Amino acid sequence: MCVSPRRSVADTLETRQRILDRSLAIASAEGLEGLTIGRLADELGMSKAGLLGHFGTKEGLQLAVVDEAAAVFAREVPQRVKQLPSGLPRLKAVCEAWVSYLEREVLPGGCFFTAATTEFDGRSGRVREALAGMNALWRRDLRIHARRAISDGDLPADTDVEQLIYEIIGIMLALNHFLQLEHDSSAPVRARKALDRLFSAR
Amino acid sequence: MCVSPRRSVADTLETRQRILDRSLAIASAEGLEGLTIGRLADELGMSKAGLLGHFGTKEGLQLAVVDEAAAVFAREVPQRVKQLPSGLPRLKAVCEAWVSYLEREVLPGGCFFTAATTEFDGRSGRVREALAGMNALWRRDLRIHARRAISDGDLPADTDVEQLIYEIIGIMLALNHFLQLEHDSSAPVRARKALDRLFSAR
DNA sequence: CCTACCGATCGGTAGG
DNA sequence: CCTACCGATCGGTAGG
Repeated sequence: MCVSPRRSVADTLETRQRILDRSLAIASAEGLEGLTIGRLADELGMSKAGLLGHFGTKEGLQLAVVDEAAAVFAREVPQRVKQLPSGLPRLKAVCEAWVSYLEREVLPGGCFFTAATTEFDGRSGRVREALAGMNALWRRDLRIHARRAISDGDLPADTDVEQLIYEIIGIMLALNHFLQLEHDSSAPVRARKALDRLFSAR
Repeated sequence: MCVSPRRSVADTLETRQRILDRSLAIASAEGLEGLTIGRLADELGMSKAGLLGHFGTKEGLQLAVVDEAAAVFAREVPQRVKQLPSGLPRLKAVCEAWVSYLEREVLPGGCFFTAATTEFDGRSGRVREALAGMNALWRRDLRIHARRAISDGDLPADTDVEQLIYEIIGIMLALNHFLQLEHDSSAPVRARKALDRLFSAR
């Protein structure tokens, strides 16, 4: 009985979490398509069938990994600054937490969303839509803080909010690029300098 | 004799070019790893063996595609502004040609180098090194024009050239991101606005 | 959660 | 440039 394959709900959830943790590490470095069932099962010491039981199909696994990546990002970035009131201080703190997140290389392949979005932006299907949705939600967060900063008088009344968001995202994409491709340790300094210029000299 | 598989050198080069054109289109949308020999041979109406004869291995094909992408980029961006003298006018024109290149969606999946670099930055091997080399060569081009702009007095003497390059690359990565993921047709306007701010308000 | 298996496709080679 | 083939791996299923 004790060594039977039947497990408790808690055990099942723990196994599921183990799969997702490993999947996220692999996918950030090798892509969501490079994440194969056989290799993943091998690394986790379980069978492909046992693994697929948790997610149904590879697409189900990919969608679960996207959710897991969002949870990690939320824990590492917005949650760390949620005590600050919305507005310019919060927006600046979000950006600093974002730079720090990329700088600390929490995932081995850098930003999962950058890698996965670039990989899937030319395709169609549920994974692409899930990624687009996460990106949209995150821009919405930034937009709320930027608008509040304007109504607080901390950013000029004529600030182009979508332009601001565009430039923030560019700074973060460049940070990920220089860290991952060039292993350029001065990239975080450059990101911070660009953000300073963005928030002050407008 | 006439319908024999023996072809002239010119025919061989033409076939090679056909393979590379198709490969570049596929790789920009689906990635350099998603470019499979079987599918490519199928789309071109030839055998896998005939195709591999031109490049030896898949890695050989991938390296040839990187070179082809560099040739297309060179033709579409730096070559279009080579008549301008090095310095700020040339740097600005290069950036405008770059924006225009992405805006016109010359390749179906957007910027090949953005896609391929993001795909390979977490790996090792000759393809990764080739991509890193192309990126470095391009930054060198930008650096030369930026330094000339400074010595011409068109940019402040204390301009941080590497910072400038970092920010230009961020603007282009964001442009590719918003075009490919969001199909946001206002992204080129944002890119141009960000570049204006970068070159004037320093 | 497992073993055992499926058809399809992968990169690549032998031989012509 | 082709046909015919190789072993390995892909995602996934049947049955327990």
